[in-house]
Amino acid sequence: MGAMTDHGFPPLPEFDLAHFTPYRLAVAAKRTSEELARHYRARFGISIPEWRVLVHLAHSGNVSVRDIEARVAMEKYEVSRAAKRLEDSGLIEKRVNQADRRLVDLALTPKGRLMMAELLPMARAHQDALEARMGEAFAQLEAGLAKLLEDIEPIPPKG
Amino acid sequence: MGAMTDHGFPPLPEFDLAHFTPYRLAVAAKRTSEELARHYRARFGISIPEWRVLVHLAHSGNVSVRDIEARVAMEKYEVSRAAKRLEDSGLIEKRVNQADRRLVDLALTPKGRLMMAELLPMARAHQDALEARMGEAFAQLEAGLAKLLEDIEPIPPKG
DNA sequence: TTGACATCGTTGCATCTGCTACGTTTAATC
DNA sequence: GATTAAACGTAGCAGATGCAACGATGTCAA
Repeated sequence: MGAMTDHGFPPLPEFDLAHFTPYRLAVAAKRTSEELARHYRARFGISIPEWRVLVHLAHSGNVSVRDIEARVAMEKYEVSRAAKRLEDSGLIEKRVNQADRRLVDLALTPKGRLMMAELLPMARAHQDALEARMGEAFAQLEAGLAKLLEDIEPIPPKG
Repeated sequence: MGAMTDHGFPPLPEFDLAHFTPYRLAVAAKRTSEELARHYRARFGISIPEWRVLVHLAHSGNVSVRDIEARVAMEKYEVSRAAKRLEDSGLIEKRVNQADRRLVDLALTPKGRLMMAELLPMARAHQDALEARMGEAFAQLEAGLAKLLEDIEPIPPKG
């Protein structure tokens, strides 16, 4: 027989998904996000896009959608929608920039600030725990990710 | 003044999203997936869930939805829906397992095998290129991911 | 045997996502 | 100054996703 297998077709090339980097990264990202979500999504009722916008606003005062888009790896429509939801929940405030009226300034409301005052320390603790748990491997992961992200061009924003 | 900033609120804790591992992993996963998608999604018209199912079927003959779920980091409804689409495109075949009629056996059709015979070498080449491009950093990334995935419990399947 | 329980896979629903086209505002060109 | 082009943010639409509930089948124990 030789080249044929039982079902009568030539064999396909070997390929192990478990060593395919895009797959591994996707799984790792999903796992960490899920773990995290159990901590803060249930508690604060915010999604990941919302969380990213909030974090950015937490240490930059008034910021436009476009600013966030670039710095937080989100498309502008994601930012726009996250901002809408956050505004609806009273966590941020949107205001047209008077110097350039195409821009919308986003800023935390007092309620939003309160929430972030609680959330940020939790996130930091989470990160610290992760680093501690991983030990040496954390530095390796970091180095690997840094190189990877440096190599791969982000897709340029579209509209 | 001291503890207060311009806007009259106490400052929030420092927090840098760019060094937050869940965020970095999400960005890395998104970038690599996008890069990959440009190669094969446009060319073969399959999504990531579909790709995962196909890869698994490529080296395991008849397999149930549940088998795939466990080994490919997908929820069973994702597998179910991906399988539906693949069946509609004629790439796989679904058949009720006669020994246990709750199970559905999935298998590549000849058309599906042909496609995978083309796709798998492309994926391997892609992986090889990535490893070459990353050099030493690849081993680091791998080590880091291995430790991370070993530490974090996958969420148990629900239904 | 039969009745309770577990497993498998699918589906309805609400929401989220990605894409594109759009209205508005500003900048550039003549 | 008027016309064109660009930048910004939003919204409509189709499709994907997550969740929970369901029907069908199989297992186990009384």
